[in-house]
Amino acid sequence: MKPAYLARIPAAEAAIRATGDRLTQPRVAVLATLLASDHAISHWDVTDALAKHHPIDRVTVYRVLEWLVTIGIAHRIAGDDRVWRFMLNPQKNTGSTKVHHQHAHFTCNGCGQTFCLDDIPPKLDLRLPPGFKTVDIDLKLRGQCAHCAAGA
Amino acid sequence: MKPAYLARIPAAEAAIRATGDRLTQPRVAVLATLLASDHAISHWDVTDALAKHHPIDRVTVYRVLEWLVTIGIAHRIAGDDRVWRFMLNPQKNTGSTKVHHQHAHFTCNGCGQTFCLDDIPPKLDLRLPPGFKTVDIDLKLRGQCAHCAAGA
DNA sequence: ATACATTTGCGACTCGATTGCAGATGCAAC
DNA sequence: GTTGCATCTGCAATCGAGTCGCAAATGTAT
Repeated sequence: MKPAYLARIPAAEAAIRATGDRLTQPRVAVLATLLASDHAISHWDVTDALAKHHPIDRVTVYRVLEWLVTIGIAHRIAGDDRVWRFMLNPQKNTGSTKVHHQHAHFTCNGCGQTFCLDDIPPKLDLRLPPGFKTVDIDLKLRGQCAHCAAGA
Repeated sequence: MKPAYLARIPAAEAAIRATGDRLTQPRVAVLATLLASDHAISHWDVTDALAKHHPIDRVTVYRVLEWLVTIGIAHRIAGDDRVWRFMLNPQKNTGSTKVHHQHAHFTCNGCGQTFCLDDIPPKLDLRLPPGFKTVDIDLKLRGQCAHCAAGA
């Protein structure tokens, strides 16, 4: 069976071309891998996935991932194992310069996969100490995903 | 001026004795340091704070911190800089074997300190995908603490 | 086709965290 | 108290994710 990311290569190329930045093989391959994943993946996951057909140096994967984050296509999540995981941003950058970054992640204790939950409640009625100002909210859940909850 | 943790040594000793585990100098010193802090601190913060009067090996600090976590006295937070930070748990382990771990942290973009917010809303009306089961909630906020918001 | 800036790949490196082991320390039994 | 033994501490070595510098390769504009 062919790797899932191969089907995403055209979409990845289009997305990169749209940024106006250089269209390179590593960028296409990494972005295609992200496009093919429904959960957050580590740089190592990317390197592994591409090893067969598009071998890319570790460092390049880091750099491409970082580039994707800085241009706003992806975001990264700090895992409990001190490893960054990456995932595409939801497609709704409607021009607002400063997006109020706010989303939730779910990590499964069974399979270890991290999923991105887009619709989180806007009303987080938090009692902050007086004077504190929130800029950024990151909600992390742990538990069992549908598959693992059913299997175990 | 004397370090703040010195005043906490008796309390630390009492707490450790209550666990039934061994009462050692490093454990007392590290726990006293945590008792004296109102925000989450790194292992390095602990080592630094104790360097003058109770020099302790880095590794021992790691191990004591880990021990405090496993016996349920403290918890640790994964920072964005891949550094663990530690903080005491709120005092309400009323015998329940499995505490539903659920709390919020606030990291200040100005001074970098991480604070622990104990009262988080019990009703996090999250729309999880069907079949997902949540065990653990970790809410991370970033922004400005009262001091930095006023100062800048 | 050519020129030039950007990107890639490789190696070396940083630094927080972990592991192995010998020696020190706390606790309990005499 | 002193002794015995399990546990803990300190040191050195090691691990591993992520970063840096630089020469060679690649993409894009002319």
